[in-house]
Amino acid sequence: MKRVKKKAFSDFIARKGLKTTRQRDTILDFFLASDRHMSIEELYLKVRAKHPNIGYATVYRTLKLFAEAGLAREIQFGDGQTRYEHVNEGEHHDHLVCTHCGTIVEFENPVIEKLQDEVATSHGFLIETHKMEIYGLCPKCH
Amino acid sequence: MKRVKKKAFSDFIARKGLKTTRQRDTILDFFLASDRHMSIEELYLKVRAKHPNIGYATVYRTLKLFAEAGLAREIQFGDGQTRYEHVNEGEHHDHLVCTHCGTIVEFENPVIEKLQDEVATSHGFLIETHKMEIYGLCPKCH
DNA sequence: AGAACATTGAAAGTGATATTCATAAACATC
DNA sequence: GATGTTTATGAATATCACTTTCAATGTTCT
Repeated sequence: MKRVKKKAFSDFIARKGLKTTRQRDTILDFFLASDRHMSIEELYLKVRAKHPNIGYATVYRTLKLFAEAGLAREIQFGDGQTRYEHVNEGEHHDHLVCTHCGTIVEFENPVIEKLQDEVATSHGFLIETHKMEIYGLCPKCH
Repeated sequence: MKRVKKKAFSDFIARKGLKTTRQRDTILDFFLASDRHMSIEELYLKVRAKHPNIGYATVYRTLKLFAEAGLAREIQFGDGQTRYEHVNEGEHHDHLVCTHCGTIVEFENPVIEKLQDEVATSHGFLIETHKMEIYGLCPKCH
C-alpha cells in the first residue's frame, strides 16, 4: 500500500515536471505512517522531531501536493484546523467526531450514499462530493 | 415569523440582563430580511449601505448573540467563511452547495436522519448534531 | 438627572494559512 | 563530473477572517 502510494506520488511529480527531494520523501513517509487525520501542525511536529531542518512551509506545501496528487484530501471539522486524510482508491467514508475528546471514527454507509445521490438528482444537482459528519460523545466520553 | 423572532430576541436580551440598542434592532431587521445563509462580511456590507456608522465588530458580536439566542446557527462550508443561517423551531435541514456559483439549497430527508442515528448508535456514540453537505453543480451551472 | 453598567467602533491582536525571496538542490546536458 | 536551468526550501512576512481591547457613548434603574 505504501509502495503503491509512493509510486503514485513519484509518477505525479514526474508528470508535473517537479522534482524529487529529500524533504518530500521524508514528509511522505511520515504522512503514510501517521494516523488518518493530521493537521499541518501535527505532521510538522512529528517530522521536525526527527528532521529539525524541515520547515513548516515545506510541510504545508507538500501536503497540498499530496492532495493534488490524489493521495490526501483536505477536511474540516469546524475546529479551525484543516486536516488531511488518506485517500484510498474507491473508498468513501464519513465521520463520527467526538465533541469531547476529538476522536474521529470513520464509517461507510452505502444506503446513505445512495439517498444522497437521489437528493442531489431530485434537485437537479450534478453531484461532485459530499460530506457528512455526526458529532456527539464517543463511548469513552459518556 | 419576524415578529416572533424579534420577541424571542428581546426576551433573550432581557433574560441575560443585556440592553436593547438601535444597532441590535437594525442588525436583526437586516438579518431577518436576508437570504438564509449570510457571512458576517455580507451582512455587514448590507447593513453598512444604509447605516454607515455601524461597525463590523458590532455585526460580528450581534450575530454571535443571535446564535446564542437560538435565532441563528453558525455553519461552515469549507470556504473559510463562517455563515449564519436562520433557525426555525423544530426544523432540521442539510445543504446542497453549488461549487460553481455558491448557491445553497436546503433539503430535508428523514430517512437519512434516521440512518445517521443508527450509525451513531451502532458505534456507541451519543449523537449531538450532525451535518451533511452535498457539493456539485446546480441546474444553472451545468 | 445621576449612578451603574453594557455597548459601540476603531484599532490592535490572534491563529492558521499563504506567499515572498534569496539561497540551495535537482536534473538534463555537455 | 562540471555546468546551466529550473524548481524547492526555509525564514520571514503577509493575508485573511475572526476576536479582543479600550476609551467614549448609550441604556436602564432609581
